[in-house]
Amino acid sequence: MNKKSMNLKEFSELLGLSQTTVSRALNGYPEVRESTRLKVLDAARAHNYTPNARAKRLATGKAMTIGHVLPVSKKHEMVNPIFADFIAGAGEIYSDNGFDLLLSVVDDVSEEASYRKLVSRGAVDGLIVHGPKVNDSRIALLRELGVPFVVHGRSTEIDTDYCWVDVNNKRAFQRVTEFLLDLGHRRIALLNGLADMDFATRRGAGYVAALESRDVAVDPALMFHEEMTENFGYETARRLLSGDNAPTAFVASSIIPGIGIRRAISDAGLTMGRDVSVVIHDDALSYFSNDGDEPAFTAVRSSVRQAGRHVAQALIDRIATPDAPVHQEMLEAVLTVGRSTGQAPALRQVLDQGK
Amino acid sequence: MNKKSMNLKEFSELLGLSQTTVSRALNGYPEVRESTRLKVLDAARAHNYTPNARAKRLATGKAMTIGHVLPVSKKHEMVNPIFADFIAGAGEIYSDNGFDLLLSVVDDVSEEASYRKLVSRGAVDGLIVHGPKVNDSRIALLRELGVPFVVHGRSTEIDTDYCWVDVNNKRAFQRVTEFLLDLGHRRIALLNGLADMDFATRRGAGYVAALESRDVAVDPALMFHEEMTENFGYETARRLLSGDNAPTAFVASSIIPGIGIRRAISDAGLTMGRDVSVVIHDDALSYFSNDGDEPAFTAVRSSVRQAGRHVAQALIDRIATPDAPVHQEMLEAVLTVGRSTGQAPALRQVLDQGK
DNA sequence: TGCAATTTTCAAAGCGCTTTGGTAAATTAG
DNA sequence: CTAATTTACCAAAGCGCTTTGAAAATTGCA
Repeated sequence: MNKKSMNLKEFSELLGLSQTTVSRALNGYPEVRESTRLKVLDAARAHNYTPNARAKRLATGKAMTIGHVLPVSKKHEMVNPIFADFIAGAGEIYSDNGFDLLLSVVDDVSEEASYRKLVSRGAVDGLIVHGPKVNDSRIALLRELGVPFVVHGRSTEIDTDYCWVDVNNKRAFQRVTEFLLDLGHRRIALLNGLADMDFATRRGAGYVAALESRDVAVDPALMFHEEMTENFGYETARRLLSGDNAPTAFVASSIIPGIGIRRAISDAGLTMGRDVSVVIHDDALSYFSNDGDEPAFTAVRSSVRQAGRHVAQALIDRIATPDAPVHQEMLEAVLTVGRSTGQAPALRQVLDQGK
Repeated sequence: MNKKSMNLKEFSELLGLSQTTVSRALNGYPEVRESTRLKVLDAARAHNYTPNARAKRLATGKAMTIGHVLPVSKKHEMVNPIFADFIAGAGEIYSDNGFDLLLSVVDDVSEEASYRKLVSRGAVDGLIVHGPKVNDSRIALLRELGVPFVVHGRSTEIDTDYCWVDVNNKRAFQRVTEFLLDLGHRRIALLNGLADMDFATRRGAGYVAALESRDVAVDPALMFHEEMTENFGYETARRLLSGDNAPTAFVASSIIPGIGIRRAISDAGLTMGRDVSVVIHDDALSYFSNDGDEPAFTAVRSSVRQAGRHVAQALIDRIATPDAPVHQEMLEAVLTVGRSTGQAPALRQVLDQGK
């Protein structure tokens, strides 16, 4: 059954050529006649010969592997919901370039140790940093280890001299907040990601900047930082909507809490888009499409899968030419108006009276 | 910066020992004095020596790597939503056992080629089969290739002589359907996964078995097979609820279409759990927790992360002892009653009149 | 035709580990 | 106190590739 596969020695003897020539033929080196190369390639196909990856990696000194570390909080048992789509995008690029993707699932407290080990074992040629925190220590670590890496996102204060691909989070959240202000909303709740996440900081800054530019007071009681679950959206919105001085609009950092907010709104007997407005950041998760002529949610959208592709390509380029200038790329999110937003009730009242 | 790491030769010279002894000390072989072993281990820590994984793999002939193939449909750009949680579970086990996880993202049409290549390159010691279809050809392929593998799920007709870990899908769906029947529902819609998926077949069979055991006619117009998105749930429920002879209950194959159904119900001005009942299969996705004293949805729950752990362990065991009897494990889903179900309106009316 | 330049092929030396088949030292037995 | 084990270590031979340096075959040009 398990027909032990042929090795280069056997295969080249079969062809009556040396191992050198066969190896060169397979790897596209010029020192081999075109007719010989074709003969080799045909024979490889016919006899189902594939060079052994383990031997190849040792001989070349390259792992042809990119590492992704997926930290899983033992307490929350939470895994980043955008992870699957991001990795689907990155994986496409790896496949196209002959790289493997090594995924290391680790308890979040031993994340740094995991990076260290991957590098010192020589298991990877490069690493992706997911979900950077404010002043993330992994950046210094990886620089010290001297391994190529690209950050998906940025880390405040130190956004120079390392590669990153990020969405313009501040601008995106400033825009959606202004959009709500233009509709007459004044009490706008922000359901943000965990406070130590870099993206959450930038989004918060965009939200605050928008309010301040219109002289609307920033109310800390309307700003929330939590893991972006559906329940977070639901519980927070339920509480706010049933209290005094309820917000008329919500800004959510992901469609997932957005769905929870929607549930709370309808539980309260209200209508989203009329009584309460909601905007979200839409990562274009594949199973929650928020598109079409009139999407369910007004959103700033930026495909996380596309980000995955860009990050992967940037890393592959960096591995090829480690001395090239660092790749820093800012993606802009697109603001799309859906059915979840409308004029603030107070404004509508005023306008109606004016008739 | 990139202090090229030490190799065994240098490290053993530094210790004044042979490479053999150092290697044996590190790998826990008995032919080395305990005091020597400690010396070696200490020195390894002090000088930050880690054996090179590439060399180790070549020397041992083992990849110490498990392959997961993630097919991504180029048309739908869809990635299985349970994938992230499953892999988080499996990855825990791999980490604990010194295995790496190789994730191969491929266009769904070239999935088989991807398995072949991983095996013939010797990149993996074993493979996980995700999302088996009815009569899935990958099982025969992997058996032919002679590589250890475990299927997450099963494939109809051929559920003997290969390793699998599955949820008792038929029983779960039979139970929830009976549960709805007990509440007086007679028109029950089924929002199932794609028709060629094995799990969908089994769930459909459970649903049908329940109806037949109560002599309720099976209406094909109430059975749907699609990719399990939120929109699938929304559009299907919207259409059904606005038509004649609308169902009074829905069974959904995942919480995601369940959320869409909930949205359609509230859009229609109805109340879930009173006017329309909904039950779901709950994979316990980390960002959609459906737990607590009274979960939002009545559900049959089976943690996909737990399944990932079991599948991974089964594969590791199989790699260690390939001739052991095949591991076949059936997980049972737990039925938990939440707020999304209640008596069928018709039954309630009858009972109310009887008062 | 002859000799240098070029193209094509080859033998052998790594890559950094593990593992086999020893040997010297330490221990036990007689 | 010597012989027979056992223990603790070592030198060297792989693992299956790539790549270097050299040789053989082919080509170019006078």
